[in-house]
Amino acid sequence: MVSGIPLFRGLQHEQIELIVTSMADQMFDRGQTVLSEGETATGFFVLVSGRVKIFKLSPDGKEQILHLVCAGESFGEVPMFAGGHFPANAETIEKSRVFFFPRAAFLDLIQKDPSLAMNMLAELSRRLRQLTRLVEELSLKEVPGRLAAHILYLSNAGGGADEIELDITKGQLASLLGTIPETLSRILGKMSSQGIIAVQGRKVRLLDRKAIEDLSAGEKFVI
Amino acid sequence: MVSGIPLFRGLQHEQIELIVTSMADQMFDRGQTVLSEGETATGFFVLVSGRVKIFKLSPDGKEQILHLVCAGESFGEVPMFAGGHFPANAETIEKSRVFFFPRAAFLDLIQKDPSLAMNMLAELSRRLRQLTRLVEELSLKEVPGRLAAHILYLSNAGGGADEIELDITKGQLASLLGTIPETLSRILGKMSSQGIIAVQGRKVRLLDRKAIEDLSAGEKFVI
DNA sequence: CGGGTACTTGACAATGGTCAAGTGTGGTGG
DNA sequence: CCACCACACTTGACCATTGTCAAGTACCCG
Repeated sequence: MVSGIPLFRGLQHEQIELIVTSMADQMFDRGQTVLSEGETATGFFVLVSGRVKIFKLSPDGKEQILHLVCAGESFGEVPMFAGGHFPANAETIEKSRVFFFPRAAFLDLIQKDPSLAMNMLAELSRRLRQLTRLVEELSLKEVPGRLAAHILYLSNAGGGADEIELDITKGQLASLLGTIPETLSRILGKMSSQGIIAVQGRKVRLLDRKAIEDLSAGEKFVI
Repeated sequence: MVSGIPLFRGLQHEQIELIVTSMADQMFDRGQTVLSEGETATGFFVLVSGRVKIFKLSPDGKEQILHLVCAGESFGEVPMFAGGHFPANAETIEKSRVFFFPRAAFLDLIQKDPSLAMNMLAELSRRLRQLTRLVEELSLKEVPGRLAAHILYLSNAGGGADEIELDITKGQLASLLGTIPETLSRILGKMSSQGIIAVQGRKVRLLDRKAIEDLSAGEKFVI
């Protein structure tokens, strides 16, 4: 199971053995907190099954999702290498199984095995790239553009299919796009009434891919 | 000179020698492009002296600064470990000297020297933490809050001094805060007229630190 | 001294957030 | 099996924040 985790690809069997002895196996119900911003980190996590959201909270309770963790991905590694405390919160949005790896044993291992270090560098780099895109969207695009980009992303992830399924609630999608459910609802409504998409529950059908691409590229959205 | 770069701290002399033979030394005037988004990366950079901005551009030319690189810092490492192309642009904002390290030689070295890998992991982690904060500010704070946070950051960086010096133009500060010069100018004006700060050119005097902290924490800004 | 850039200020428009009041809808317990 | 409750979502009216456009001022550098 551990050897199937992408982060540990290429490791020797004996080192997998070693890592297994130190780790902990945890179960979470939906909506439970895995880690909180500011906490001192004693290790990092790998999501085995389920779904976890990484997010920031404003003082008055607004939430910005930074990342949705999928099975096989790690999270909470940043304080292992810098700072010591978690920069954001993590909470399950489904019943989830999580492996916890204590800091010391892992740091020990990473210094011995270059492939583990390279895997971790690749993972952090992907994360940087993705956060860079999030900043770009928040700062340089309006909500319709962000939504269009997300729809295209889901479509591409599904092999370019014209019908996609939002895998989260619309409230969470709003939080991921840096807006609120009301605004998202309105924009989905407008896009529907213009014949760009058709929405039914969590299913979205792409009716005019060109128009969606234009929106994603910053084209103005006229009512 | 190379051994003074934080990223290379802890390396053996012979490995420093090795790295020096492969690197290139480049000079840039103010306002020159060091790398462009989407370009295929053949290596990464370390800023020796001067100043570099890392930024994203919207299709219609609006700019969002992601990071201001200081002397000694590296940039452009992400595609070394994931993706292959640069996720953003880099341009000098002062006359600058830059060392370029080709990909192959560096990857070779990093796999042999755990301390180099750890330094790089620490650097990427710091970057992630900082980008996370940028997302938080863009999404969860209004412009006065972001400005207040930046002023406090500069003050803390200067040992808690009550008089700080903006080390960039106000136009660039606007781009760093995810807004435009007009808006920044107005907000600086309001904060001045309320006696929270005093602005003179690039000098800002903190007159009411408590009020600035409140703003930074999300307190509403009443005119 | 001149020219370009940085910055400021004003009037205006629009994006998107707030508040409030619905309308489903799925799951649980009676 | 149905009723009800909680929660997700939608819709409307309103308004705050901030961006746009335009014009004018200050300032630095040659």
